[in-house]
Amino acid sequence: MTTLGYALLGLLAREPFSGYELAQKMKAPIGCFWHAKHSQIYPELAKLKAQGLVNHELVEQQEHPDKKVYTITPAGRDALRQWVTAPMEVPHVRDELVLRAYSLWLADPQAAILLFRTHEQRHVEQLRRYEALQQKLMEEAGAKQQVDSPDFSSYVTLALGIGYERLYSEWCRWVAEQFEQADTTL
Amino acid sequence: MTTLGYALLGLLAREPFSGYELAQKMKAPIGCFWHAKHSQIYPELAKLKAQGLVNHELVEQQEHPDKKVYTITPAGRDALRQWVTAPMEVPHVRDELVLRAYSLWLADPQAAILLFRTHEQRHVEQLRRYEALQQKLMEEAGAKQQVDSPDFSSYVTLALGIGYERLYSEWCRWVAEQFEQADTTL
DNA sequence: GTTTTATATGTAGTTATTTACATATGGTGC
DNA sequence: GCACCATATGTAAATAACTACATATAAAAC
Repeated sequence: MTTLGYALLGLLAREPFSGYELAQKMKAPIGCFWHAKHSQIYPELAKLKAQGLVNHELVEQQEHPDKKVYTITPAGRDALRQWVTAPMEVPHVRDELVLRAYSLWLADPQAAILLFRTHEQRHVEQLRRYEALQQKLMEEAGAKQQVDSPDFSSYVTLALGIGYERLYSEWCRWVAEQFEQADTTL
Repeated sequence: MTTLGYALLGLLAREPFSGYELAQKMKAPIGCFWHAKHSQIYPELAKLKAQGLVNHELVEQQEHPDKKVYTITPAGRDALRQWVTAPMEVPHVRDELVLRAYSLWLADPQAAILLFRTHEQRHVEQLRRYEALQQKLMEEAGAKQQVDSPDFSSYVTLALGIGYERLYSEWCRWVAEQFEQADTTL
């Protein structure tokens, strides 16, 4: 089983979806932590079906092409439950912007400011989207959350996302400011 | 050019290294943001050589096998300088633990506590390592940092690493506490 | 009418990355 | 003497992931 397989099971454990809908979900919110394109999702769903972890039924539509709606099986739910708390190594972080920062001493200062201001803005925008989702979640689900409710899990995931985007956007801003100050100093 | 190629150029722009030494560096500190195994590094160095971005000379050793020491060329330095501030999309975050958190509502609470306490500890350890590196960097390089010095770039990279590990370890602790509190409530 | 957009599902080819295989030197521990 | 470990450099095979190709419906835009 691949991680993508468990990501799909994680969505299907909450409610049934078609491949197309799963591809949408893999953009946001869950896709913010594990991304995949439809070209990887359709074959993965076929594998899950072959392993008996999901079923699908054909749903005929009038206004759109027919779709296959996938449902998680008891075996799929068991596999997901086991995976969630299975021992796991700390994964390797892959962050190209931080990698670039390591060679920033070579860069043209104005170009560096532009790059980091652009990324600051993008992370601020993502932060706003997360905060809106959190607001919505609080209104719908309220504060009386139990650890065994899907809404609590969503909240936990969002909490890291918000912290991460806040940290990242502030780091981008700080880097840009260092170059801006160096520029006025000369 | 692949991102790994630029990662290697980023190291060689500071000082010459052999493939083996580069493989060590790709574990820490730069490897904390872009990891690679030696099986990927050796072929990548050959490609950089073929493109004229690096050169190498054979260094004979007595106590160890001979090694190839790679040096960046002016063309390599130019390519790196251009790449550092080139337009870049926000990359997709891939974080299996956050993905698991999304399905945590299915988990056995005791297993969840164990998983998140384990990861909290690992991230605290990584945080301590980063803080020690920062301490060392401050002692060696001092506070009078210019944006065009490699030490400043190292400091910038480390700053995000420290923020990230602090955020992540605290998030793990908070998640574990939620399950611990739920456990005593019942 | 024709193009574009959103829905809907796939396959093919390519690249990136990991795991495993493969070899060689010289020092240390048993 | 032999195993193990760090140093040192590679290749081969497998998998994961992305880009591009491929098709089809129906609504909306132009």
